[in-house]
Amino acid sequence: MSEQTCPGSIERLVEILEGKWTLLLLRHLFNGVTRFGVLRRMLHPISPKTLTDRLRLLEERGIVTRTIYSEVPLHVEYQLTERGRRLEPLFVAMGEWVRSEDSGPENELISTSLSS
Amino acid sequence: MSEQTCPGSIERLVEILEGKWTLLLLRHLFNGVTRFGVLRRMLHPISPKTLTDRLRLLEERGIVTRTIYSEVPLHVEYQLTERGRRLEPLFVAMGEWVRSEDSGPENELISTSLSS
DNA sequence: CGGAATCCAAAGGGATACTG
DNA sequence: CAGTATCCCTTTGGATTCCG
Repeated sequence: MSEQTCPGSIERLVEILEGKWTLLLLRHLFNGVTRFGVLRRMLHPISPKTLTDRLRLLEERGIVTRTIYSEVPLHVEYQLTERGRRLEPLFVAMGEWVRSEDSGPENELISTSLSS
Repeated sequence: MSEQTCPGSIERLVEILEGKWTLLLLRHLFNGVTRFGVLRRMLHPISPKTLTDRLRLLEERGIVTRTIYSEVPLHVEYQLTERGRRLEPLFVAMGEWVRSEDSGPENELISTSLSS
């Protein structure tokens, strides 16, 4: 793909994070949400196909695992793998960026406000 | 897009980071690359249209500024704004993730009950 | 409940040629 | 050099319906 002048390969990371809903989806996974239906409701206008696509992709990339509980009301859980959990600092940084936006570039006042 | 479910709004961040080349492009900007032609060469197979589109989008979002030097060999520089520079921790985190991939994929006694 | 299967619209990118 | 202008195609994502 792109060049190789850089160490490791941010390209692999890009492959993981790409996609319209991926960042939002991961954020919910980090918040402990594990079930398909719940994720779907939280990402609201997302279509089931898209959500499935994203989850499968993350599964292939080793970011989440899928566990099926064949109980009567069928139920499935998605959990972050070790590799996925190592992405957390990234989301922390994102949260901090958002907070820094809220406080405003030239604003000195404390504006605590909203949590993520 | 998604919407109101969360405060602060990581959505705005998503709007900035989305797009096939955005992360790679920003990385080069953080590395001090400022000129169109150089960026183009570094992102190699990218088309001029795509690169322009991305840069314009980042400009609209207040992440980069565009400065035209109407000297004879026309030349333009793109620089990160204050808002853009505040994204740096994110890229640092990305770099660390990549490094963690390189160093320790072996200490994963993973499990991953994948079945796809 | 958690998808799979279709079908489809549209946005996003790419290739190329040309210009201020 | 740093784009613009086109044209076109591939990929994504969405709506819907049905299945285990």
